[in-house]
Amino acid sequence: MLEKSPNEDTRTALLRAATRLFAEKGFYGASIAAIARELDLTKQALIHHFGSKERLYGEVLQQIADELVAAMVEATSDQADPMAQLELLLTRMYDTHKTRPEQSRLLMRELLDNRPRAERADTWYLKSFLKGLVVVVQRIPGWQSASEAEALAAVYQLLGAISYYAISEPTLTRIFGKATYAELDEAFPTRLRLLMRASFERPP
Amino acid sequence: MLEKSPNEDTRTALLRAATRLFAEKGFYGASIAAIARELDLTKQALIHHFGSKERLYGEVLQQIADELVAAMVEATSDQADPMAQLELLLTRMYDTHKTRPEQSRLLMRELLDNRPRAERADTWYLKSFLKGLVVVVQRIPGWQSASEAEALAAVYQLLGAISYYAISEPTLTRIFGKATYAELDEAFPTRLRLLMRASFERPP
DNA sequence: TTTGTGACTTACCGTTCGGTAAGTTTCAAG
DNA sequence: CTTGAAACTTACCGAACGGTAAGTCACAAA
Repeated sequence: MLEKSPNEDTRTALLRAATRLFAEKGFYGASIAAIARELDLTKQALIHHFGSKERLYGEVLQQIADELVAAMVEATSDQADPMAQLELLLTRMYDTHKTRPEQSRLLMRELLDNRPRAERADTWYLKSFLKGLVVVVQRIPGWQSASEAEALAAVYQLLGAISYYAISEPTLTRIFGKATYAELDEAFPTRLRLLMRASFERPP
Repeated sequence: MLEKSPNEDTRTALLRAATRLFAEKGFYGASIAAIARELDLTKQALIHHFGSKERLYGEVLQQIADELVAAMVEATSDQADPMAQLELLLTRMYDTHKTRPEQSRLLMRELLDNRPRAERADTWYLKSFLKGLVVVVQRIPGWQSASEAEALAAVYQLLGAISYYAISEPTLTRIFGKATYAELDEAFPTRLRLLMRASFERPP
């Protein structure tokens, strides 16, 4: 049970609970009643705020997508060199998954589910983020003439390495034990940086 | 609706349908009635063959896990050089996702869901595959003294790059269009090979 | 010809699902 | 003091869920 902090209105708290539960159990696995119960409310309270489960889910995804874009904007303004921008962004994404693992999980679920769900709601939450990523790559020396597809291929592999690892913590700790996972967690960023450099120092 | 081919008994056909539907919609999203309906059967027929939904899901996962292990055994016997073994295995995994995309999707879902589901069924389908992968890495020149965690970190990033891309086709085609996706699909394996070499030519 | 057995079916069961309808309570503005 | 809206509640609804019980039917063995 979550406490409803005084400075945060119910709607925001519901959104936060929904993010956590959707990330953990998926759209079908998390019921609106269970989400509302986190705040000791009934599901009708949730309906009152969001209209429907589908709209609630949409807001959750939109929020995550916005955060991704914001992170990208921030990284590009914190650094001048495009290569450093990309490295900073990917490193931060890796860091984020430790503080907010729901983000990665939710995005992964959206990747898995958006085919069947798309028949109803056809919004592409990831679009601006991915398009932006491609632009950043195309500013890296040697990549100016790279096509959208070539740039995407390179960056998507790194994105995949990060995201996949981000959702694997429960499985990996169970299989390899806490100690090995801790060591893995330490080795990962170094290896990741190696991969980034190897990838972008060699244009297509 | 699927046709029940004459040489294939109902059980196998159900398993195949279940694999497809679980991959597409997840455990909660796919109902046993919907799976049975694919073969024009009732859900009770499915229960008759598998006992429960949970057991059916278990069999589906086990089958996929077995295929993964088989692919690894095959790759290690087709090649003598450990580096070539790994490259072959990862390349084949990339190829597999095109012919059987359900495999990647199902594994990703298991990665996402096994925390909540694990309270009930604690079988680690991926265990022997991942353990095997680590052993292969540790046979590569320069990696003999690498710890389990170091080897895992390196190979897991590549696994992530492949798996993440494998489940992204619907999203990527919708965002970037069919033409760009086709070009991306062409560029991907080359980039992947570059990443493999960069990763394993530099031990920790 | 009887007896079993595997492969199903129809008929249910209790539970949960998302959502609607119609309140009740709180509280601030007029 | 009244009005009205926001923020909820209880009481439902029909549909779908996983699963049980009790058959029906085909067919092979005894």
